[in-house]
Parts: sequence; C-alpha cells; structure tokens
Amino acid sequence: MKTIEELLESKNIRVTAMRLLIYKFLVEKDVAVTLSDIENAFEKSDRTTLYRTIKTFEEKGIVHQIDDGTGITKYALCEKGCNCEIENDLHLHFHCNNCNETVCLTAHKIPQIKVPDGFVAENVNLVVKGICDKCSGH
Amino acid sequence: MKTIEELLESKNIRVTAMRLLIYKFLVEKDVAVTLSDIENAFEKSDRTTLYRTIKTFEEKGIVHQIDDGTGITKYALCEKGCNCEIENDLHLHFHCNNCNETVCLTAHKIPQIKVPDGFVAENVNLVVKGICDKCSGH
DNA sequence: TCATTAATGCACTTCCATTGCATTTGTTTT
DNA sequence: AAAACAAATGCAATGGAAGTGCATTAATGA
Ligand SMILES: [Mn+2]
Ligand SMILES: [Mn+2]
Ligand SMILES: [Zn+2]
Ligand SMILES: [Zn+2]
Repeated sequence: MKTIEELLESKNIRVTAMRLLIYKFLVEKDVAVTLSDIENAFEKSDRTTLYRTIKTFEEKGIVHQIDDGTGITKYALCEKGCNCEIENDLHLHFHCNNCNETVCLTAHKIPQIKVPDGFVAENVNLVVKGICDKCSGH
Repeated sequence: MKTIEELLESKNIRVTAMRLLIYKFLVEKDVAVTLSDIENAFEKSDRTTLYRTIKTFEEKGIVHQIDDGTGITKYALCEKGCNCEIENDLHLHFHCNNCNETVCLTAHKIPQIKVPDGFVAENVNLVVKGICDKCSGH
C-alpha cells in the first residue's frame, strides 16, 4: 500500500503540504467536489492554488473532471485502473436532484453507442439524474 | 403545413417580429446554437431579448436546451413528436471536436441505462464527442 | 380610446473559470 | 553552504456567460 507521498511522486507531482491536504480531502469525500467545496474545507488557502492543484492532479491522471450539468465543474479521484490519461474512462455519473451530489458509478460502464454513418465517436459523457440511494431511503 | 405564426399562436406565444426572426434562424441552422450565435446573427437586437425569447421557446416546448460539455448552453428546435414539455426527450447529442458544432441525433434514442439498487433514474444526458460527418469527409 | 398586459432594451449583478505577475518555497548545481 | 534555477503559492484582475430590476414601448381587448 503506497503512501500518498509515494503516489504523488510516482506521478511526478511534487509533494507539498497543500497537495497532501487536498488529496486527503478528495479521498474522504466519496462524492465529486467543486472547487468551492475544497475552498470551504480549507479556510486558509487561496482559490488559485486549489484550482491549479486540481488541474495538476487532472493532468497527471489523479482526478477527472465531471460535467454533471449543474454548470459547475466537479472533480473526483480516479479509481485504480482508470485510464483517463490515455483514453476516456467510460463510467457513468449520477447526479442527485435532491441532495445535489454527484457520484461516479465506476462499476457501470457506458454501453456501446451507435452513431450515424460518417460520424466518428471518440468519447462519451453520460450523466443520469434522479434520486440517489441515500435520498431514496433505498 | 402550419405557418410560423400559427405555430407560435398554437403554443400561446405572442407573435412578434423578433420571435419570428429567431425562429427562422433556428430553422435555417441545422445545428444547435448558442445565445451568442443568435446575437451575432442580428446585430440590431439586445441580448436580453434573445435570452428571454429562447427561454420562452423552451418553456413552451419549441426548443430544448443542450449541455454539450463546452460550458456554453446551446439550443435546438424540437422535432415534431418531441415531448420535452412532458418528459425528457431521450435522443443523444453529438459534439464535433473539429468544427465545434453540436447536433441532435434525434433518430438515436438513448439506450436503457442501469443504475445500482437504491438509485432512481429520472433523466439522462448523453453527449458523444468526436468527428461529425461533414468533418470526417464521410 | 383607454386600460391592461406582455415584450423589449439598458444597466447592472453574480458566479465561476482563468491568467499575469510578484513572492515564496523547494531543488539542483557549483 | 551558497548561488542559481525552477516550481508552487497568493493576490489582483480579467473575461465570459447567465440572470435580474426597472423603465419604456408595443400589442391586445374591453
Ligand atoms: Mn467519475
Ligand atoms: Mn436535441
Ligand atoms: Zn441524493
Ligand atoms: Zn464537425
């Protein structure tokens, strides 16, 4: 089991206090987070640093960006085995209309989508909206 | 074959010069348009009017909104038989990474998506990105 | 025509993403 | 260890798009 430090180093990301904190924050949350979520979690730090940190994480394949249709970009840790860096990871995202949280449904791969002749599909974004398990009282 | 005037009236939308122009503009374009696209097409008119016109069209089920992941909201005319008003119309959208245009693939309905137990799906947004027929040289 | 209601135009606000630049901190090289 | 270099951080500012308040203008209908 790698430490966070080792993980960051293995991805050629310099280890800094802020980066460790942000990474831990992402691990603790099991839902996708906005920049503001992170900002609110660390009164102290500057939005720009958080922004650039998350962008670094994204470039290095540690987090992926999620557009869930709320108009605010969200981010979530990539699962192990996720290959965002190379190609798009084709799991679906679920946005709860009740609690407003978005989660990765990594176990649910997106089915093959047919497109008309002449069109070339390169990647797919699939967001399902509805009521999440927590809110539906399962 | 209904005139545009009749169509608008049948949806309880007052006929105005601007609304007719915007409607015609949407018909001529076979792709989804942004507010800025409309704005640029009519030097004369005010952004707010266009904004509110398109919102009116949306409420009345004449156009539907598309979130193609570019961060800019796009709009396209509903096909006949589209029932956006009542429930979500489940066709997919294609965004071309080359020409940056987005089209409705109304003939391609979104397949049934499975979600885990406890989750209740209410609607689905599916955007395929790639190269469109015009750009691929079919 | 007059009264009522809706549409339009202008100014302004808010929110989020993004960048420039100076400063600080960390890493190499000598 | 000191100097040189490179990267990370913080602050200020910008830009783009969505949305709102309000006064004005246009359309409807009694
Ligand atoms: Mn995800
Ligand atoms: Mn469509
Ligand atoms: Zn929920
Ligand atoms: Zn194209």
